[in-house]
Amino acid sequence: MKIATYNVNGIKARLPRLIEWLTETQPDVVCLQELKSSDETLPIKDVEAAGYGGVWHGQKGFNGVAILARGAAPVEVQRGLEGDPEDVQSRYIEADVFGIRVAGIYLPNGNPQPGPKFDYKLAWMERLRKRAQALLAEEVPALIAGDFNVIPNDDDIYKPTAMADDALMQPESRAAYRRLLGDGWTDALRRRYPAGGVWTYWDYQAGAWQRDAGFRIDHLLLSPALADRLTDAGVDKDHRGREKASDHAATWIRLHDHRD
DNA sequence: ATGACTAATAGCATTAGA
Repeated sequence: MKIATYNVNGIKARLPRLIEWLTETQPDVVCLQELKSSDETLPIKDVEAAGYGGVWHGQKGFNGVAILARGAAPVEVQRGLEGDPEDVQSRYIEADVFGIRVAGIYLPNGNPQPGPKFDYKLAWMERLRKRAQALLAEEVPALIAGDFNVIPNDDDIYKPTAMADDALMQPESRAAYRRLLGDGWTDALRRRYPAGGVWTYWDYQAGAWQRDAGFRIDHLLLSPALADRLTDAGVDKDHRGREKASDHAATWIRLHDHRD
């Protein structure tokens, strides 16, 4: 079974590329981020026509997450994180599909830092950690996948000094990410490529793609039961180089499963 | 240095992204 996370940077602008990627790579489960579309204008029928059921949590203009499943309908468990009743941003959705609890996240960017956006990011990470701890306590096979907006280590970026002052690699952001892992989650790409050097994002600006000036911020975290089933992981770089691509590439894992 | 790119919204520029 193949499970992927893909920040599409606007699902309406990306629709041909998204359908193309779904058709070519046939992932079984997909977490999407940055839909940038209200629920009313989401192209759900186009995705269904490509063979995918889904649960959707849109928002006009910004944010927005979804979980898709090939030939199946994910069963929604929760949307949004507890801990801040004022928070209306569409950044979290959780569903059961193929016997796995899937949490799709779009973690706040947090720039500029310091400031209220960075405070929101760190608070959001603690809210996520509480939910993640509850998932582990349930002992269901679980996965948290999405755009974490955290560069975990210096070898997860082409040049650490380039982003030294950015919210994505502040010590507080990294510490919060490490606390998640410390609770018992496995960073699948890190396990597959322990030496780092794997990128999932390349800025549109300054020829970052052509220079391979990227970094890794899209992650799939596995509960212990799923970590035992991990057989491979990677990044669909090819699609990042195509016309009208997202600035992120889809990032995926394979799990040992009857769907293999 | 707050730019370079891109998407969305409501335009004839701004916000947000990372």
